[in-house]
Amino acid sequence: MGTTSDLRGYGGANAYLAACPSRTILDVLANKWTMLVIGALGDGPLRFGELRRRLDGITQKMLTQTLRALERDGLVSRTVYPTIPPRVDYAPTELGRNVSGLLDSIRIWSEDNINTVLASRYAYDERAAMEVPPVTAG
Amino acid sequence: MGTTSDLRGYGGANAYLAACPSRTILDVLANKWTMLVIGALGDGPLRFGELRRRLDGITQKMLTQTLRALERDGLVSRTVYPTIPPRVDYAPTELGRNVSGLLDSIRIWSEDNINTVLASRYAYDERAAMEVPPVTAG
DNA sequence: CAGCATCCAATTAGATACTG
DNA sequence: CAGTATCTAATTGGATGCTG
Repeated sequence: MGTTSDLRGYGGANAYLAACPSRTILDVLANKWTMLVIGALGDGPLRFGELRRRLDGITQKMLTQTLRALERDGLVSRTVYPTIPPRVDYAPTELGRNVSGLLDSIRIWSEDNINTVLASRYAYDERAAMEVPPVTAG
Repeated sequence: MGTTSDLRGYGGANAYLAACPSRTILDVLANKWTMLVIGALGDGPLRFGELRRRLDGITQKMLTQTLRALERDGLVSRTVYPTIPPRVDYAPTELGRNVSGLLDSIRIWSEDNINTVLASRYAYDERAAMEVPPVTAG
């Protein structure tokens, strides 16, 4: 790094420091909807409605919010066609495609390992239920 | 898959369906503290206090909560030494090490690309400030 | 169609006090 | 040291109604 031009480049980012800006983008990425939106978007472009249909359970508010944050951070581009009715396309930017593989891998891992996790949860909860049950009679 | 023994294995997990259990583990992983804790843990084992010191800004409550969730899901093991004062060690399980690389990659990407993201944010906010400023006089 | 604005319910997170 | 318990503050998220 060293000679970052005029952009006040932040050198030696370290997410383990609370004040490090990298935490702010980590916050955006480390989010359920971000993971799913980026994955659903694929190579895009995709319209708002189509995106919504692919994301079971997302509300219009959350989708808008997530897309805005991604657009602001330069991970997703937004194209408005001034037609009636309006049409808005979303597509990953180069930066977005850059990170989408990483995010996808987390989602896919979740899908691949959910059974192991469920088994662990079950065992954990059983054990917890066994010891020191809430103070009742007996 | 097919012949999953007695464990009621969930086949064909799909995080895009709201009811799919894989969403529940995705929720645990897609979390700022999970990312940082797993990364800080490394190969472990690490004591609670040491872990806390490595995670700038985390409260005792959030660290406990995060570690409990990870333990429950089988990603982290917890070993209690019945000494005085007590000592508790945390270490990633095999499953945990399995996913830690993926989580680390997100954190590292955040550190590597924060400057690009900051520049994008700056430009976005500048543009937003330009158009339709809140209705004041003039 | 693709949103924004608003209100309200629920969840989450911080601070603080206490314990084996 | 490594927590638990509790109270409160702040944030998040859902539902609803409206608009170009």
